[in-house]
Amino acid sequence: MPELPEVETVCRALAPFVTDQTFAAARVHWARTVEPHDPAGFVATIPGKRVLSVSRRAKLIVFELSDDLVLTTHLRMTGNLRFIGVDSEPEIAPQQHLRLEFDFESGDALHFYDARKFGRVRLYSSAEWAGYQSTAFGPEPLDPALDGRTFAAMLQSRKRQVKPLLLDQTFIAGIGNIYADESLFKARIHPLQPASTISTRKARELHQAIVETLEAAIANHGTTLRNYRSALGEAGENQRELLVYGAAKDAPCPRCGTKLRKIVVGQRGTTFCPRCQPMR
DNA sequence: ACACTGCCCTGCGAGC
DNA sequence: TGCTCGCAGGGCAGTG
Repeated sequence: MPELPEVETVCRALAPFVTDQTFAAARVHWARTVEPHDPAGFVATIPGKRVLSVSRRAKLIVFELSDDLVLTTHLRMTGNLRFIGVDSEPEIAPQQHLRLEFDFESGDALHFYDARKFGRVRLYSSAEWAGYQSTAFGPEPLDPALDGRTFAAMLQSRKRQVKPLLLDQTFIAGIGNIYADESLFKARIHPLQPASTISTRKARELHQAIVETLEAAIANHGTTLRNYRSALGEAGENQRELLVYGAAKDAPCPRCGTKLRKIVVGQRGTTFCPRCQPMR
């Protein structure tokens, strides 16, 4: 599923193609994709709006539009935002699950596909967006301002189990199930370890693991396990780097050979090594 | 502040 | 081969 590296990859692919383009029309094929907007109102707002920039915040793709508007896309589990050039071959577009489409005045198009219909596309005023994003999301893990010392202090001030905390977007933005498991494994921290009991040294190791894991995944254009594709339809390559996430049942730890354990944490499948990641 | 449940959804793989 | 069924899970609302 798309997490920070996948969303970043989509943004980077999309930006050169859609920046400075002006929307001509939008069509909604699944009303809940634009929830809580009324589809007719959403569609009526789009024509004439120009894309000023494309960026990422947490797991959201953020289109800054003219007239002080912001359009955001959350891919959730199976969303796929696809750029369809006016000259591209028809088969570049997936044949199924088209939920929302935008036309540009140039004849290019932007399609939103989503098999499971969890993805959401929303409009905000610039002011609304600024307020929302500052309360809904914690710091960006790759922001240089978030150093190891700051991260350690953040962790140690919370009593929750560390994995649910990493998945909490108000605590830190953009980490999902894959990169949480990978980072905890690299830092050798048990997913259920109460955050406040993690030493400063271990917290710094976790910060380092998160940064390295996310940066490597971005360099590999994201992890494609099943559905994820970039805005140009390309699969990522980071799946071959995964150490524990999605490991087969009874698979050995890649570090020590102990049988990996699979538990459920906060409704999510969690794979870890009981020997490398002991509860302290 | 935190834990827990249920909901939204459909494709896929396991099991029979 | 063809069927049923359980699982995958990010975010959110609701409850305790």
